[in-house]
Amino acid sequence: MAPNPKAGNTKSRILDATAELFMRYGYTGTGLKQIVADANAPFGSLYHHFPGGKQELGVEVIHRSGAMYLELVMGVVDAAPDPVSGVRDCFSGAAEVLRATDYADACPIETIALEVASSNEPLREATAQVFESWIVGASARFRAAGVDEQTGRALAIMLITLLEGAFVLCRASRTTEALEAAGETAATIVDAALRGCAT
Amino acid sequence: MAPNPKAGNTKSRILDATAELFMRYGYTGTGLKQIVADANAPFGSLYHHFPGGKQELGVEVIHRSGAMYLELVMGVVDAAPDPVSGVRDCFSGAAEVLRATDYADACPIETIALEVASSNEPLREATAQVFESWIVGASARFRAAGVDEQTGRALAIMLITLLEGAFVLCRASRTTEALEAAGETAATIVDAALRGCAT
DNA sequence: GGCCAACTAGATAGATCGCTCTAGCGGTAG
DNA sequence: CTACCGCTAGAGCGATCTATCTAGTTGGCC
Repeated sequence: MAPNPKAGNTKSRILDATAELFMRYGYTGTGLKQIVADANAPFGSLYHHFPGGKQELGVEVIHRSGAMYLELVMGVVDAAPDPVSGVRDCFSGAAEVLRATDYADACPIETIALEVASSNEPLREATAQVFESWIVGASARFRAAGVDEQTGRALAIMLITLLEGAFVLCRASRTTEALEAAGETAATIVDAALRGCAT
Repeated sequence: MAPNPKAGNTKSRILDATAELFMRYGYTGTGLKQIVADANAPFGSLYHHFPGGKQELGVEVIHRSGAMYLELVMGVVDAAPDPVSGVRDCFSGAAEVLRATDYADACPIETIALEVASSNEPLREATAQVFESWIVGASARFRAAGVDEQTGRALAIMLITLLEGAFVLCRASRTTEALEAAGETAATIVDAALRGCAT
């Protein structure tokens, strides 16, 4: 199946390096030269694995990072004793990561989403698909907890909105004040929704 | 005082064009050539008015756009009969603008803030100052309405967080779903804070 | 061994980037 | 009128960007 045992190694190194660079410097702010340098990959390999160039690489990174981030967050939620503290853990965990990485590692696709929203339709579509998958994933959990469909979806959107919005303020100010406030609000509205359906 | 009656005209045209381009395509995504083209200004004028180049222009645009946006939002709030409906008007107004501009005109500095947070310290500082001025401006209003200092600041941060977060989702998805949900949540938490202090 | 496909490796093209430079225009002052 | 100054005007610089192109290497299969 794998003609070359090293096959896929270079490709995934490129994807990893690209994901990190995009998260920190954005799509237009990241050069292909820098990507192959960080990935320890030759320039030619990039266009071998991604014939569509930077845009194809971008689409793949968006989907991959989006899926990984969803998995990460769901893991945190599942590890918590209840949904409310699970949500709280997500926000405090995000704050911790932010502090530990000098306020660089926040949402892997937020910066790209804003950059390409009005300039690159394929990439915009990819970011929209990722956000929608997060909304669907989160609202499925709420539905399982007894929240009705509409409320669950609105709740999921609010959590993502709070997280993304807080990331902007935190990265700009180099504090975690907004994430802490957002975590409180998130816990409050989730608690209210769960109590509302438990009646 | 003004040796040339046209003085300042070109400069403000450059600033206006830059503000719009930065809002839509970001800092790195906007070229100086495109700026002077959109501003109908000669290239030389750009470096005459902004000797510091793109970075100096960026700092000035961030502060200018930040102040204008604060004024705009405060105007909407002041026109409303009460704080809660004022907040609601802000979110629905933002949604309307977004739809009218093909999901291009959202927050004038959000995209820049994320782009430069880890790559350009002077610009990052400028975005942080703007956000802080918004927080201070909004919390002053809440303080005037009887909310205590700490609650007012947290409330202001949450409103900005909700607005910025919703902008990300709305521009990516080309819908105003997130802004509508965020507007509801914003109205709810403002109402709760006002009721809390009115007791 | 010989062969093919997958992959690595990097030089290089063509366009665009931010930025610098000099020349010229128009109004004011002496 | 001449001298000066704020500003306009755009050609052009070196650097960097994305993308292409050719050559070399590797490993499995007949």
